Amino acid sequence: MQIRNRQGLTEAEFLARYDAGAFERPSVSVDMVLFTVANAEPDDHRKLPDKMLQVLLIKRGDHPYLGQWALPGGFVNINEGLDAAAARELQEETGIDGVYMEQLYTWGDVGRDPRTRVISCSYLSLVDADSLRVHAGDDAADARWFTVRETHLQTVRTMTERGYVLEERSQVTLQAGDVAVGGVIRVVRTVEGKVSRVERHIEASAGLAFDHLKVIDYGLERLRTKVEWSDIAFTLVPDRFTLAELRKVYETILGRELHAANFRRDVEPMVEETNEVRREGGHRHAKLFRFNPRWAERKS
Amino acid sequence: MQIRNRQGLTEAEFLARYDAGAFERPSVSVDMVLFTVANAEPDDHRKLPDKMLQVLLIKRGDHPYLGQWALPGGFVNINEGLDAAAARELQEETGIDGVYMEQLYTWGDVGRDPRTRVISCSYLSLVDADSLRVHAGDDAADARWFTVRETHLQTVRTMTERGYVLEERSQVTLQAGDVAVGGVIRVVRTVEGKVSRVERHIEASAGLAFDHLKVIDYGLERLRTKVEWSDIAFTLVPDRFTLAELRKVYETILGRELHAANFRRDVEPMVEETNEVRREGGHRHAKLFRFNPRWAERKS
DNA sequence: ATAATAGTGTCTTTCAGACAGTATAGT
DNA sequence: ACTATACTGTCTGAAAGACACTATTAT
Repeated sequence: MQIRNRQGLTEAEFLARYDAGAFERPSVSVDMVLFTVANAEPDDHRKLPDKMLQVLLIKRGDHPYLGQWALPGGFVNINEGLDAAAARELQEETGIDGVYMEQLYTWGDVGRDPRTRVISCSYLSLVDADSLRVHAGDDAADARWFTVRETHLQTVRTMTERGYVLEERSQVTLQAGDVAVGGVIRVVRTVEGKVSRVERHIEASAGLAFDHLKVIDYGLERLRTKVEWSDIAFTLVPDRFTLAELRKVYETILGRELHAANFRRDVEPMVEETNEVRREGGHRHAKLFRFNPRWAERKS
Repeated sequence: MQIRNRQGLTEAEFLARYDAGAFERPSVSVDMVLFTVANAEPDDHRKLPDKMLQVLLIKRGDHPYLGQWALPGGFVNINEGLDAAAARELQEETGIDGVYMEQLYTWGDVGRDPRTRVISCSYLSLVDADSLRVHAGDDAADARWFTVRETHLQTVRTMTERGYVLEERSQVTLQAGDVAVGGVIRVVRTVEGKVSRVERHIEASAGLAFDHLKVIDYGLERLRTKVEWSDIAFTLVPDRFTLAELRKVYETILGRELHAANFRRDVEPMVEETNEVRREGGHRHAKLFRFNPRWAERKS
């Protein structure tokens, strides 16, 4: 192209002289929020095991936040796409390979990393932990699944002239064996006239590196809204599953009980009956189902 | 903190020696997708004006893509948050100030910018163009609202062993007076077993810089899904509006007609009646409504 | 028998879509 | 009178929530 700019340069000349180092550039990293749903130890052998939501964290093997827990992640290489970087870092730090992740949010606050300006693109995934082997690698000293518990602490609604402000405070606790980390998150939803915005703040955080408590909390919120209209919950059950098992997964993510009869009716178009049954426990055997990939024609 | 890492350094020593330049870093930019809904010229003075969806583009004043049209945007400064960068760049390039934008997606393909590796965080907003004055500034040679038309070209559904692939091809045309830019977008939705993913490809693009056709197309999709459950459409009408006017806005964004009676019933909880009316046209006067900011208690 | 889960049928309420109609303005 | 829009009432069918009931297993 022979168009010249104000300095009289063609595009080729402009690009040849372009100095990417003229301005100070941030570093870009990826962070992966992997959730799974695991069985709790049953207190009664006749009962079905309860399920718990878990998130994968690694123990940092170097500064900053040495010894604290963080989401797996790392810097994006200069010749590598974001999705590729996420897949590579997950493999390097946790040994997990081949899971599908979707972009969650990009965190760019100044000062969120003590080393230098780091902008982090976070990814979200729901996986069946039983089908994965996790082992710490790279500069991770350890890698573990942490049980996620979120407790609502307080709701403050303030009316303003042109709307209202809703402040919600929650305690987020992450636990793996004897290790417990977490803190308090404050979510501020502002409705002013016609625009509404959401902000998230860390009020307290112990044992968790960077702003990762915020990232995990946002991932939780996205997970809950997404599980209602999409089929992501199926990535949490093995190939063959009972409807009660699938329902427990939904209940764990949503944090409330679902009516078995209605649940059955609602997921019916998404599953196929097999002629296998699971024989276990002191009760009627459960039919095994599988996901029906021909289930289609949805909005998105 | 006095914990030492493998090299025997404390956190303070580590940070003092940290060399952010040891690895080549990408540049980070923000791009803003601003949509509005504008009146078309009425062909019949008794009829209500039709509405059109529009997107704001600037004409590039320098290489690369000199003279082509692009989303307003620019590089993030090293001491500036992402949201702040988006607000600043929008002000500098278009003169628009004080609009609320939400993060859309972060685009990080290698080679999406001929200058250097650029990762771009895109922002989405719906604004009432009548309440804004747009004027090109900075290195923008011009700034204009382009009417958006999307035409569906082709749908290909291929069954695979464990699911299916849905390929949709659409023509996206952006027009402002005598200027027309646009191209063809291919959206690939892959369902394989339990995971589904979406990819977007530019098959052809003329007159538009970078991968901005893809960004606009994704913004369109997000806009359409969001308008169904949120109140963003209200940012497109003035303070006082008639229900027909509001309905036209919804119809324009969704690209389909809505039943007036049902629409009235559905938006009723979100609006308040005023005792003013709009006197115009050869028909019964319309009551003016305003947004009811006390409308609350929704899912998210 | 009992406890526990698996699975079915159906009632009711809510909500979305469709349609039919009346009301009120300008020309 | 005619046309165009404003506005209201109601029917229908689908979907969501709640409940009652039967079936089957191990102990």
